Order: sequence, then structure tokens, then C-alpha cells
Amino acid sequence: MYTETAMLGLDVPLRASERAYRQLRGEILNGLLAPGAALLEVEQAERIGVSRTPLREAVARLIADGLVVGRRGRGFEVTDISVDSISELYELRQALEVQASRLAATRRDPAPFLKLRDAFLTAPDLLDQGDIGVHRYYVLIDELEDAVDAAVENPFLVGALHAVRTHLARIRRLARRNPLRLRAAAGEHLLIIDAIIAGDPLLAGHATHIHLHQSLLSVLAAIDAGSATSRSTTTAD
Amino acid sequence: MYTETAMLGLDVPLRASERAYRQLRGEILNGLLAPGAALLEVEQAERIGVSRTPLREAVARLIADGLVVGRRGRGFEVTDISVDSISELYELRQALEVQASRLAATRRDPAPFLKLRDAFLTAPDLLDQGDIGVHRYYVLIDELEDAVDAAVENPFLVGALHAVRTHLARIRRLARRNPLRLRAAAGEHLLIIDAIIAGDPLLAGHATHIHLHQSLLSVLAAIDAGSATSRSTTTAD
DNA sequence: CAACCACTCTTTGTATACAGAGACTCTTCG
DNA sequence: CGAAGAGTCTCTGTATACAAAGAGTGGTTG
Repeated sequence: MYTETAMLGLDVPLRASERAYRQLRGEILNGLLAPGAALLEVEQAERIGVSRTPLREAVARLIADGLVVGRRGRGFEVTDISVDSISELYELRQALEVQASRLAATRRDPAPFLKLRDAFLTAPDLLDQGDIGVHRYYVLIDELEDAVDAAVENPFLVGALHAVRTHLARIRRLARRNPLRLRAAAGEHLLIIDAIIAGDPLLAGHATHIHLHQSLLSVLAAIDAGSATSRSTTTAD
Repeated sequence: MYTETAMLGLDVPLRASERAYRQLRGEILNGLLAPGAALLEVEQAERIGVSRTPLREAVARLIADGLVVGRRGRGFEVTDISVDSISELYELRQALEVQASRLAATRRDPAPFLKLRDAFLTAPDLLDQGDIGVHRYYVLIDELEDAVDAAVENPFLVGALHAVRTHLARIRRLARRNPLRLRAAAGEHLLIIDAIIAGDPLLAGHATHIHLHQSLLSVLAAIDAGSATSRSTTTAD
């Protein structure tokens, strides 16, 4: 997710519409543009430093992504995230990720998953190392997702997964990390990886099912706690 | 699918970009714009009768839909449909429709499905009535899809399903109808409907799985036959 | 004769100017 | 005092003009 463009530093010549899209998308995802925030074309165009034409193209893409909705006569607005929508998103996510795990188990080249297995075995140590360790753990999860995507070899499925992950990124911001949950999630990931290495699609699917079930429970609990108390909560994965 | 806007004749005030989008989308879906066809902005804008600005917006949406891809310095082009991509699409479709069937079985209001059950019982008769009967059968399938969508009550999942159905519409054009397959499909649909009425998510999911398996087999066989002989084949659903 | 370079031409990408639709406000009337 | 209506004003939707990037072509040179 973070590797979108920054991995290689070749953002030298970039279309204005692309710049506007990435900036707005990033700001929505990291919460700088909060749900419900109004997007005025001229205002945003001036802020980003492009004209209205490319900005409109960027907004159109954001609408297609489901991050923005048009309000009838009064501009656009960042979509909001309800608790209901989280459960709904997870219903879609589960369908997609379970299928992806199954296919990955069927088609995988074992090599990258063996590497990932070793890496995930060190996850508990990583999670003892504070924020940098947590960050490196999240990088590991990204790598796992990438490995699954590559093994699945299905542009339609991978595309749908990407769309889901876009919304997930916003949800993760609603709640803080819970070290206990992260440790448990690492174990669940290991189970998925092992199933993929073993070439066992049924097991991979079920392990993914369980993982997402726990993940959703954790997210919902974190949000409940977050809205009850002020701001000391938990997140999934 | 056909009911998008034409059902009620209120296409009086329509934005130019929306007109361009619907026209291009329709022409791609019904094959008038064949895979590989080049889309030049000025050319298409003049043909449709809008300026380049709304046309670009329309093309952007088509790209998001996966119906069009940009070629670096040489305009845009309608995406093509390979046999591989059909199987890939069905892998995604299966994940989504199985999940949708399960959720529909869990949440359904039985009433519309009881009506659909009666209607599908008459499907064999319908399929004896030639093209108009076949057409009415396809309308039935649309109504079933709509009923499932409504029962699922999940915008994310339904949205993903819509995207898949867009591509399916193109695939259906690749092969002719096979009356035998249609009759069998009607039986499979009945099974799905019964499972939803019974509120049995597991059964609904499995019935959907089987239906899509058969559907894919039929489509692939139809395309094989169609490319072997000249043009007398079969299609699914 | 082939390969490379420069030029032109096509086509996209961007900016800006204009028009129209909808919302808000202020006023007026009941 | 409230509600309705007209006017204004803001913001989107569209068109067009301009700029720049890439591809194709022709010529020239080794």
C-alpha cells in the first residue's frame, strides 16, 4: 500500500490529475480530510496547485473508489464510515480473501511463502520492539498480501481486493493498535502461510475465514471502546 | 441490467458526461465497439455530440470499470476478452455470488423469493416459446439478481457484483444460447431460490457454487465450439 | 543500403472562460 | 411572527483554446 509510487523515486514527471488524485486519496486515507468534509473544486484546485480540469478527473476517480460522493448541487463530500459499513466491508473482504487464499494455496510458488514464514516466526520479537517493530510488522503483512496477490494471478480478484484494502486503511485509523491482538493475528497469519505452503486450499480458506472473523471482532470492540471512553483502543490485523 | 435508466422514461435532463458514458458503455457491452477498437477523444466527442471535457470524464469512468485501457501516447482502446480472463472473472464471480447467496438466505424477506419460485417453475414452458420466451427468462434472472441484491443489503458486495456483471455482459455476447443449458440453469436457479427461502445459507452457497461451475463450463465449451466451427454455439445461465 | 536523427503532425493533458442550476438570504405579505 | 417567493450568489457542468509529449516519416549520412 505504501509502495505505490515511493518505492522507486521516479515521481519526476507526473500528470497534474495524477498528483491531485494521489494527494487527495492520501489525505482521505490518513484522515486529514475527515469523513463529511466538503470538497470544493476551486478551493481544492488552488490548494493542490492544479486547475479545475485535472482536479475534476481526480475527484471522479475518488468517486469510483467510493471515497467521495457528489452532493446534488453543493459540491462533493468525503464518504463517512459507519459501524454498519465496517461489517459490510468485512463481508466483502471475507469473500475475496478466502477465495484469494484458496487460489494462492493452489497455485503458489512455495519460495516466497517459506521466506514469509521465517519472517512471521519473528513477529513476537518484533512486537516487543515498540513502534518501529510494529511498523516492520505491518510491512510484513503488506509483503504477505503482495505474495498472495502474485500467487493468485487474477487481475479481477486482486483489483477487488485492492479496492477493499483502500477502505480498510481508513477503518484502521479509527482505532489504536492492541498488542495482544497483533500477537494473536501473527499466529493466524502463520497458519494461513503454512496452509498455502502445504498447498491446502481448504485449510487456507478456513484459516483466512477465522482470521478475518477475529479481526472484525477486534475492530468493532476497539471502536466501541473508543466511542465509550475517550481515546484508548485497539485495532486488528 | 437493461432497467438502468430506460424503465422510467426520465432521461430528459442528463449531463453530457453521463450521456457519453452510457452510450460508450452500451456500445462496448453490446459489441458495437469491439475489443481492441481505438477511442480517439475528438473523434468520439464529435460522434456523440459532446465536447472533449465530458467525454474524457466518461472515458475515465470506463477505465475504472475495466472496459477501456489507455495506450501511452496513442489514445485509448477497448479491453479485449481472453479465455483466461473469463476463468479469472468467474473466480471472482464465484466468491461474490456465493457470499451473496449465503447472506440472502440469512436476511431475506421470503415474499419476493416465493414469487420468483413460482415464476421459475414456469421457466421450461417459457423456454419453449422461442426468442420472446428466452427474453422473458432473462428478465426473470435479472429479477432474481435484484432480489438477491436487495436481500444482501450490502453496498460493497452489491457494487462488486455489479462490476462483475458488467464484464459478464460482454462475455455472453461471445457465444450463442444453448436451450439445453438454459433449462438446466433454470433448475439450478430454483435450487438456489429454495435454499434462500428455507433460510439455509450453506445450501444456498453450495447451490450457487455448482451453478457457476456449470455456467463456466458451458461458456468455455461454447467459446471452444465457436472458435472451432464458425459460429454456432452455446451460452450459460 | 541501413541506421539514425530531426522535424512535423497527431493526440492527449491542462487552463480558462462561460453558462446554467441549485441553494441561501432577504424581503414582503398574510 | 412565520412562511413564501424572488433575487442573488456560489458552485458545478461544458466548451474551447493552448501547450506539450509521443509517434511516425522523411531525409541524410556513414
